[in-house]
Amino acid sequence: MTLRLYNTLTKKKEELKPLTEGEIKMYVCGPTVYNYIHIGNARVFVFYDVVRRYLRHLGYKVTYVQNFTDVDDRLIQASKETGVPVPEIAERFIQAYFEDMDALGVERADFHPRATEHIAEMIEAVQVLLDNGYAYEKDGDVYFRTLAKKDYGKLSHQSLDELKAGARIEVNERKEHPLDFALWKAAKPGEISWDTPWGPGRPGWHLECSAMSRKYLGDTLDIHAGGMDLCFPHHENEIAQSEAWTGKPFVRYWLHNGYINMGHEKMSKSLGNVKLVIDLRKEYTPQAIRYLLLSSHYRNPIQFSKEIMHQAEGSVERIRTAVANIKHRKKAALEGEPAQELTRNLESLSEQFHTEMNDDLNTANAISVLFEAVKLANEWVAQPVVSEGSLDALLSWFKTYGSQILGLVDVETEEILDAEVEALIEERQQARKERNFARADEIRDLLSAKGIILEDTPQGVRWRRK
RNA sequence: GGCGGCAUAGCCAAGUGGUAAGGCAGAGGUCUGCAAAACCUUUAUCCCCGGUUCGAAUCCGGGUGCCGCCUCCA
Repeated sequence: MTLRLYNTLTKKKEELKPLTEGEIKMYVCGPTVYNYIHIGNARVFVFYDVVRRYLRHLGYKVTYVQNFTDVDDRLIQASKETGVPVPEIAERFIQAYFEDMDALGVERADFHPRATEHIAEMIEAVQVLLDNGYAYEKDGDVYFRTLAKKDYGKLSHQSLDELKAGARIEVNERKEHPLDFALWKAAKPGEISWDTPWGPGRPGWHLECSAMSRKYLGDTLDIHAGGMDLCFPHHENEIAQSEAWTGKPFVRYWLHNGYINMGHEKMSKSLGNVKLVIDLRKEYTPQAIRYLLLSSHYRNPIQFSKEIMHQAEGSVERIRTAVANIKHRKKAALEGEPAQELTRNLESLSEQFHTEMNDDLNTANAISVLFEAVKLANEWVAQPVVSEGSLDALLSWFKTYGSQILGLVDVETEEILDAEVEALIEERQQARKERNFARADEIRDLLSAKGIILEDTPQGVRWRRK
């Protein structure tokens, strides 16, 4: 069973065959750090984080690179408006990015290169492209000559003529062709800039990904991913520059994920419906946010709404409760090996999980396998006799698939109660024994108000946090 | 104008030829001192029309509706 991925380049699901056996070189377009990231950005980072975790689970050595665009028009604009220098704005939102991602359980990339720290590499690329005829300089700007790249348009599957016909491109007299794009932009007075043989300026947006991916991953990457909107022109332009620069294929598998919509509207600044992660974190659990982002196939759009988030909370609650109940059940379990029947069932679920993920990363179906495991766990927990080994096998399954790959449940953290609460629970147990149900219910309500739910089971009282 | 996607139960969402996964919500039941959690049962012929086929949510044609890209954009 091998992993098949839908490749935008070929419009087909293809078996993943890495350039180097057992290794995956993966690059994901990161944020432009002029603001906090929104839920749409988060979909990219959470989903490809899961992809990376899954590849690692399959045994690949994954090198994962995600850039920060820390100089561009929007940063310069923000700097002009606020008077804060570009590097300070960038630094602030890079830190904010990490805080958001830590909260959502997104792991750090192996490299988080910043555009401004790779100016030399970009200048080198521009120089090569100027020398080999794929670029031209005009008034301090340097443009890529798209007509020179015969297969331009191969990613978005449109010819230069088709693109040109529908183009709503700003008139720019300096360009030879409307679809030529800036590799380097001459600095306007007062703007942040770097010196080059063709005058002071700053890199064009597309160039950084070509330069940085090459530095950390080499000429040819296995996987390059990002949002669907990046397909054209950003990724198309990256291909053009990189291949014109190195003469080698740039990327083997291109992955593009869908949007998040607000109701039936696209989320956009102009509509004023952008949901920032930093705000959503105050309202929803990280697991529910991840659940939303993984609950439909990555190439499909996701609707965001309060109701859907409420449903997501309910769904992760079911998983969390199941894991908590397994742990509680261990206290009254007998020593022993896992039951064979359970082992077989869990192996079957693992296999199903792999089948779903191997079919173009179908996290929606992988989650449904997780729920089958929940049901299985609940059945075993309810049995009068169960071995510690069986419960550990269940916990181990949830740790691998629910936690390490999907990141939807925390299996490791052991929660503890303070002495006061422990005493109340003990008092309630005594009251129940004496059939003083009024006092028992009073204590249960009291703890409920504190966010602690008590449940009486044949194996004694169990508790969990709301 | 060009390119592309989507339409499945109250809601979310899988499913690309063999008689509709999973989750949330709802109803009934079991268990419980009562609850909770859990388990069991229950809720859809897949936008419309036509075609191909023994057989289609799944393929083809037409229609309707929604959306994206072609410009900064996850």
